[in-house]
Amino acid sequence: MGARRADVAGKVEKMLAGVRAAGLKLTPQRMAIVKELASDETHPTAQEIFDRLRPGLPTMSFATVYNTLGALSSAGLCAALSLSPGSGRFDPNMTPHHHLVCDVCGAVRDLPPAAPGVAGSPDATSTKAVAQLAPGFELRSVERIFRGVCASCAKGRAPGED
Amino acid sequence: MGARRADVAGKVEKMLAGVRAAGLKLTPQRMAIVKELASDETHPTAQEIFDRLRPGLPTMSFATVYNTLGALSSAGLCAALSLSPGSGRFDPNMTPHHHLVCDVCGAVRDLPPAAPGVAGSPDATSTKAVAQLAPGFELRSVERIFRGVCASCAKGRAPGED
DNA sequence: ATGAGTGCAAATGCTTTGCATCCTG
DNA sequence: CAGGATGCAAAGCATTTGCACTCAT
Repeated sequence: MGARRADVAGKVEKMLAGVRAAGLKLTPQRMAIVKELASDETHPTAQEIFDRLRPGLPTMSFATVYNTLGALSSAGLCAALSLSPGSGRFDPNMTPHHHLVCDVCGAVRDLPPAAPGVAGSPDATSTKAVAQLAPGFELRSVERIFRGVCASCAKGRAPGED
Repeated sequence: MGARRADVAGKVEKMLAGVRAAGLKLTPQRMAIVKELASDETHPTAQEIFDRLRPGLPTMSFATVYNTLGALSSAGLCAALSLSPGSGRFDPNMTPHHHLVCDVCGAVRDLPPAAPGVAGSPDATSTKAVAQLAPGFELRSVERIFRGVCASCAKGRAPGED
């Protein structure tokens, strides 16, 4: 656990360095949020981070947490995940397939499994990896999300734009 | 496009059959929702379905759409996706990795790529598949979500439970 | 006939926003 | 010192809920 502690410190400093590199100001609130996020592997929600930090920074507002998390992910220092159940979109296709998501317009389309092992059900490699790395986990399905820019959006924008 | 029309009709009937098989009542609203959903490959939101159906069923309420979509996904007739950007959780780990999500408690943990080609960046097979099936799509990243039941949740429940 | 399903509207929860003030760089 | 960041509170959405009524089975 000593080595782990060093790891965590490194992650925190790396993210703090990233914050400075991105030209973002280093306020006490941001330092606290970065410390909390960088040392947390449970993928916390904004609410969770706020709840944990509030005791130490009683004046910090919710908006600041969102603002900072947004700034961090815009700067490429953390990722915003969408893993919650029932978040908005419904798919009538119950056969194994993947999803192609356009980062620009948000369009979602199905991508049929084009090669053996590219299906929605767990393949041997995945199953083995999960068994090794998360013993006891009952793997039920594997979902792949291909993110990028769809043809229409790519046409309408200069290459390299964000 | 004629063959396509037949496909769609088949999908609708299959889903309607599923509704009956699940013991759900077949109301006009549900028929409309099923028709709309089963013939739509754009992964619509509840809002979108409501908007499209409202002209034809002016009395239908929003709650019914949610209720029906929820019933359909509970019955295994459609899937509820979480693909929207910035939906709640944040991940400090920017190296390629996957996510293990427990369907029961919602816990999320990282899964490091354990084998070559199991990384977060597009592999050859995926790239090829996308290029073929969605010409013009600029693939940027591939995300894998492993869903199942975590060790703690598996212990606390009888196997096969839902 | 009976109870699941519906419609309406209000409640809930999460996230964003506006603006005056504060503090980092 | 200037402009970005904060705090507060209210607005904005999407989704859920309660209850009386209706309709599919």
